[in-house]
Amino acid sequence: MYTDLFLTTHRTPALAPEDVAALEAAVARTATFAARQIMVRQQVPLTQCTLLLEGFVERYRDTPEGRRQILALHVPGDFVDLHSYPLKRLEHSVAALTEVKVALFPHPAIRALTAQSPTLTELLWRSTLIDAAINREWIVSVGARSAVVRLAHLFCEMYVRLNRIGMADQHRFALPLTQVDLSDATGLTAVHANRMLRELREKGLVAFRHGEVEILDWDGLRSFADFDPGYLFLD
Amino acid sequence: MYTDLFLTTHRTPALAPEDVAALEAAVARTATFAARQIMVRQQVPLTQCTLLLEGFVERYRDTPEGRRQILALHVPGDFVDLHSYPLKRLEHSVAALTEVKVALFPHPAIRALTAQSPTLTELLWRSTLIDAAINREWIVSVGARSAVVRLAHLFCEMYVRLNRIGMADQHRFALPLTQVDLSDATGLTAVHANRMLRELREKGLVAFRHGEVEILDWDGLRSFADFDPGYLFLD
DNA sequence: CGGGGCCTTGAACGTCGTCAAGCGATGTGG
DNA sequence: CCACATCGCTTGACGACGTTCAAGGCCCCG
Repeated sequence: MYTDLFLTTHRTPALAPEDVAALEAAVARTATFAARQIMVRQQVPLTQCTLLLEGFVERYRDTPEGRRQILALHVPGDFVDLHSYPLKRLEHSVAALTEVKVALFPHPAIRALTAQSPTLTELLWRSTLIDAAINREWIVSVGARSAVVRLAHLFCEMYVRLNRIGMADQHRFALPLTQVDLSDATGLTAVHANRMLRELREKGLVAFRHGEVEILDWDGLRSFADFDPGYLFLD
Repeated sequence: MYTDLFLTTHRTPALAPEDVAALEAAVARTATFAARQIMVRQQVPLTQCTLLLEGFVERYRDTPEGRRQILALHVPGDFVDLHSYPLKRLEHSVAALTEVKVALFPHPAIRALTAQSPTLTELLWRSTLIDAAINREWIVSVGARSAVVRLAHLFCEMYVRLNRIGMADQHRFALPLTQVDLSDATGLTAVHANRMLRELREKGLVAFRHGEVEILDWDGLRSFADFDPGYLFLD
């Protein structure tokens, strides 16, 4: 089912079988995007929401000075722009990092779901708010953490999120980003990100090469990064 | 009515009169907090939501190294922790900046509202997502803007939000923060925030003194700060 | 009068950004 | 098949933005 992965990562509140069926039935169609393709442009009116089935997606903003800030990274099972349902347009853009497959939910179908089931509504709402909690954690990262720690924290977050959907094992996982992407996510320059990656490797905490992360010392990394997964609301 | 201010700043989607009445009726009671009092501690289970009626509120996180990051500022009419309804607990704390008056909505009452009206649900959901959009704008600020620009941007945002609820006139408004608070919101040290405030004053853009902001040149400030109010979803 | 917030300023330092060059891998067209 | 461009990564040198440490002023309040 299209919604399997989403439902395994979002179990609160518990859904009745008919809610699950209704959610699944709300999928209008699927679509694919090529790597690095823009999926949603900021400020364009939207009429459907995107559930990520396969591949990686980024949300980002470009600044007039030519800088680019990545606001969120999405993995399979994430409801990438469910927030476009109440907002109707987004103040940022969405792009595919890899080849991507998505399921599309028309806004009227989402509205029908909310009319039908308060429990399902709460689940969907909650999923958008977990994204918001991750946004806030990123504020803490860029606002209050040093460059190395920022990168370490990002690796921790992505490990937990990917591990949960079976996309990490033995503390290794694919993170199909360039060093430039990493620097755009953490508010650093590519040069400095590169140096900090070397430092993390030399410290024996984590190694990043060719879009792949290998965690060398999970406990050490977690404590070094000040990582507490509470903000991911894993329950 | 308790919800007047909230409803004037949240007009999309348009509510039926009975929805307005239902929302107003969902208020269980009001409460007051003294300045600098902690209103919600992180990770504590919550059973009600807080609508800010009077005063200023901050959401923040403390880091182990003793730094403090302000995640959001709230003005009257903001539904400060509506997101606690789907999340049940928060990953940050909430504190009063001034003496504060709030209206409290028990979670079961909110659930009843969502069961009753999809339109009202969309409005409430939307309001939490506008907060999330502001969170993302803050990511851009701390991640991609220089210190002076960050402060300028914050003043722009607060001016627009306060002006909308009649709490700013002639480009002057109360912003009851210390310079330390400003630095905690922008990810700077208090010393550097102080110097950047002087720079903004000397540039003739904006002056901040005694918790009061005076915008000296609104157009100049807006363009200097790269401020585009789209992320506030004012419509 | 003393103490404590809050603000202000100076001086020295360091993290991080900028500029620049070079490397290896990949891909493409002559 | 090789020349050449491109992309991503790496490293060095230098400079700047922002931090740290320190001291002093102002004002309110006990």
